[in-house]
Amino acid sequence: MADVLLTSVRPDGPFSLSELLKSGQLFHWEPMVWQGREGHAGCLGDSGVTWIGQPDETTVLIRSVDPGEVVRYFGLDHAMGAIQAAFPQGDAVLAEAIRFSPGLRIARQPTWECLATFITSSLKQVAHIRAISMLLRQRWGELHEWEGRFFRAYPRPEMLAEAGEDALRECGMGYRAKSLHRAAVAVAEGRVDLASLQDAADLDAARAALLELHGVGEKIANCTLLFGCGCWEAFPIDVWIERILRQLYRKRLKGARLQQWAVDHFGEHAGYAQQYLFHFARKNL
DNA sequence: ATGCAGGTCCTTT
DNA sequence: AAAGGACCTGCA
Repeated sequence: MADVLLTSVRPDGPFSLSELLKSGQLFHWEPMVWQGREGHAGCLGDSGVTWIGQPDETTVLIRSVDPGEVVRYFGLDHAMGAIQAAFPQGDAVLAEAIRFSPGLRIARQPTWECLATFITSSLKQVAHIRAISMLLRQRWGELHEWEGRFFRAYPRPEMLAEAGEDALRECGMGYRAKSLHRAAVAVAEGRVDLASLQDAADLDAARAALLELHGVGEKIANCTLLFGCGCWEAFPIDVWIERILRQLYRKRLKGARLQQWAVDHFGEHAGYAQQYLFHFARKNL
């Protein structure tokens, strides 16, 4: 750890760290000034504490034992030109949403952390999702010390399985404790193989595997695929997305039909489009 | 204080 | 298939 250096990265296309950290995908990054630089710090996977800052639009600074892992996590290597070229070109609403926050990315989180966090997110506001995440880390996450501060990794499924439903409930997640605990047990016992969902070629099969879990419906399954498995075609529909599709796209469809329309309309990177629309809807509708 | 928030499940039509 | 109600908690 002694010879960990600061790495400078130039993102492919527009990138905004602050927008990404506020976008409702990631919940545990903490502001931290390091060596006089503004930035954020947190645990990323098993690589200990990572620090990241963005001094200007085209420069991202990373302090990690594995900078490549950080690049993949924050999506700094995504070819935004090519991704947006695959969007429907006549879509003025999407174009406006992209103009509204061009620096957004789809981060790629560790799958379990992503799944578990979204299980605790149902019918919750971002601030509370964050509070639950931090409490879980505090109680069962691996401790890392860096520059005199303490950080916690997201608890492994084995830890939450062993903790039990009642202890999870004490972290303020209410009825979601049952779902989280059962998911932790299922993953710990190997009944669900999250590794097999990575970059899934068969999206429907991957989604079906996640839907087996109690407390995981279409929305959370799609969030897990999009934010935790690299499946950019997955299109989570929450109240905000439903609102923008109804108000600005004049779509009255519901559930599976709306889902199908969205994937047909937005194409192979529908999930990426979803993220721009979600952020736009949250700020403007 | 009553209502509501990034859903899901179970029951009834 | 589609609609209605219940479910924990915290905050306005």
